[in-house]
Amino acid sequence: MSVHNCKECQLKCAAAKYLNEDEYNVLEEHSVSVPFKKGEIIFKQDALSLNVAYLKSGLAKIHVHGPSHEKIIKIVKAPSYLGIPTMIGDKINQFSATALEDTTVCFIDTNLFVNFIHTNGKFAYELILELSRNELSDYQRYVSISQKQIPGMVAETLLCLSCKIYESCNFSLPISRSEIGDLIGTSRESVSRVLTDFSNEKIIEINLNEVKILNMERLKQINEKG
DNA sequence: GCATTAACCACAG
DNA sequence: CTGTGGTTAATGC
Repeated sequence: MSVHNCKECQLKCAAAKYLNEDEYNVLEEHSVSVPFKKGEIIFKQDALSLNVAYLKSGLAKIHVHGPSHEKIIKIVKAPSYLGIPTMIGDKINQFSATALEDTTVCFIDTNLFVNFIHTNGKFAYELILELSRNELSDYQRYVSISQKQIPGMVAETLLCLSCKIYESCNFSLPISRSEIGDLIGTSRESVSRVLTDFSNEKIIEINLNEVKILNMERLKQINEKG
């Protein structure tokens, strides 16, 4: 456990801004900050859900094991809550979270968290905002994966990593080809092929996991027309 | 039919 | 884990 001062924490979520002095003190007593290394499991599907997890820094994947394969639901960048739905909605985790790079996660006592929702309207409202945004972006992703062809979906993931996660045209893939397949619902082979196709067409440059987007416009075209 | 798309398999780095 | 090639099944023109 690291030094813990919730009020001074620069990484706290929008909702936590609305806590008062007393609430901060209680929060500090009922939460811990834990570092995770790349690849470590933050919490696991089917285990008992004991805490609300808040990703303070780093990157994580939310994933479930389906009937046949592993399915990655989404990649989450800090700062963000990791799975409010599974913490409050059920006693058993409905999915797993795994660190994709070195991360810090704050675990908060679920009962306390629920208390804040009951007693602090602004806190609750901010939380609902975040949940709503998540649901809307999930809807968009459902549409994408059900209607796009593979190049469109690979383009979408590259754009997402570039624009939303790394905010740069140059970045290093945080996940393997096989995991990209699990993310967009296709095979690792197809991902490989599309990636080399993109590279041959000079849309991206790729060696190992280093990606450089050369033709952003083209990539957006492929993303949109599927 | 023929072309396209993508999954599955296998084998080589 | 990745890249490639061959094969197969489904779909569309």
